[in-house]
Amino acid sequence: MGASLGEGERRKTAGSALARQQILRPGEASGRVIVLRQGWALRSAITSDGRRQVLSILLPGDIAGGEFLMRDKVRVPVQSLTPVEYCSFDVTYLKEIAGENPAFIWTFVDLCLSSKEASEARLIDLGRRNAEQRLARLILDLHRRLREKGLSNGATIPFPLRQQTVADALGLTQVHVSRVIRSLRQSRILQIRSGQLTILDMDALMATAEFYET
Amino acid sequence: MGASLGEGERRKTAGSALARQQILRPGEASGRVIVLRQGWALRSAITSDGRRQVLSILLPGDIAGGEFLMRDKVRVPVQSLTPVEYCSFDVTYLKEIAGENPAFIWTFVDLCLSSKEASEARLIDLGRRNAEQRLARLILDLHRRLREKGLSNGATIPFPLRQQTVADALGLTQVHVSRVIRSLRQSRILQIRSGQLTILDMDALMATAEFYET
DNA sequence: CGGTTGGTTGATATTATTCAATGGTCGTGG
DNA sequence: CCACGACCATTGAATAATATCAACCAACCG
Repeated sequence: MGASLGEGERRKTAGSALARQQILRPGEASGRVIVLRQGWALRSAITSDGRRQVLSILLPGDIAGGEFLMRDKVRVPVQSLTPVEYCSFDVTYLKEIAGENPAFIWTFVDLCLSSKEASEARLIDLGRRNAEQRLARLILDLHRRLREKGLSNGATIPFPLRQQTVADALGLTQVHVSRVIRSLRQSRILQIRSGQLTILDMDALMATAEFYET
Repeated sequence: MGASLGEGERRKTAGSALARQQILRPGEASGRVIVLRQGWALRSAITSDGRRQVLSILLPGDIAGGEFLMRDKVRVPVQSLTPVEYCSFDVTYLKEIAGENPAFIWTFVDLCLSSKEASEARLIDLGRRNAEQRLARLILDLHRRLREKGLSNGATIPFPLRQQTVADALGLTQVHVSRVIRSLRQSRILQIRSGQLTILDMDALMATAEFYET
């Protein structure tokens, strides 16, 4: 390890936060890339009239603050949704590694492409799908990601999202999200109870997500 | 330069296409990154029920097919909107350059971050802004980009987009786009004539884009 | 000409929002 | 244990935003 690294330059540090804390503040120039280890977090933007749009939901293993690789400040705030644990890496350290091992940089290109694909998928949802389809696709997306990370085995996933958060992710109001959830609940497609979401009828959910004939 | 490169491996080639041609087909594995030189193009997705969502509008200098850097196939089709000229680079050649000059890779990270920021900005529009705001922001975005590229000096920009295309970009219907344009025209904010769009009242357009109190 | 493409308009329907009231749950302090 | 406040969800009624359907118009092009 380096003999003398300043306080803000430690190569790798661990951190944690309670629920609803700002992990990255807009304008912040910490130059540290964060990897979430435990818990859920949100990247979200606020419009000038005070409405919120959730840009991405971060699960354990996901990265925040990757902008620091090419930007000196972060634009989009990141906040914890549940209590979180994370570690953070100094961006100059990461670039050092990349300098020694150029293939490492391609990892960033890959990560960046993946998150771009994800936000474009969400763009299609908001532009061209109705509320029921958007919700179904959000749930299927979370289900898939949690399974890939080994954080869910069957049809039940942790679901710490409030209806307002879902609304902010899907471009809807909380009231309407409540109604859409009710509709899916009454159709015996899913169930939400005590922070857990259970998919009762996966086929129907996928049908809803894919294409819902009015 | 290399003595024997196969037909599909030429390091750099030039190309052109008429309007409304597919430049990149989904599933295509050409492994060639395209730089648009002249004309406008679209990256757009089609939903299973046949609706279209424009993901980005490409202007001269913009890049298509950057996915080939990390993916073997392209997912999103790219089509010309006007007649276009472009050149394309073999991705293995680009990686070769990057191997010799690692700093070059960071350019890709930067490009990728920029396009991600752009699609997230659009996401906020579709999720949290009304039709009038979305249109105003689209126009201001095009105006800014064209100015930066030296393709427009004053308040007039080329505007080869059909109303249906605008609708597909903004998540609206063509009919509604027609009405919103009428509203902006009647307010003497802008004017569209023979493929040119003129911003008559920039302040009002910016006010509309930023925040429109109902 | 006649066909095609793109834009406009009106009438109506659907979807989602807004506003407002109500009830549940949970933690905290008396 | 209860009362209270904070937060979240549910519901109804009224309204606003946008879509749908269908007709028509204008420009352009062969």
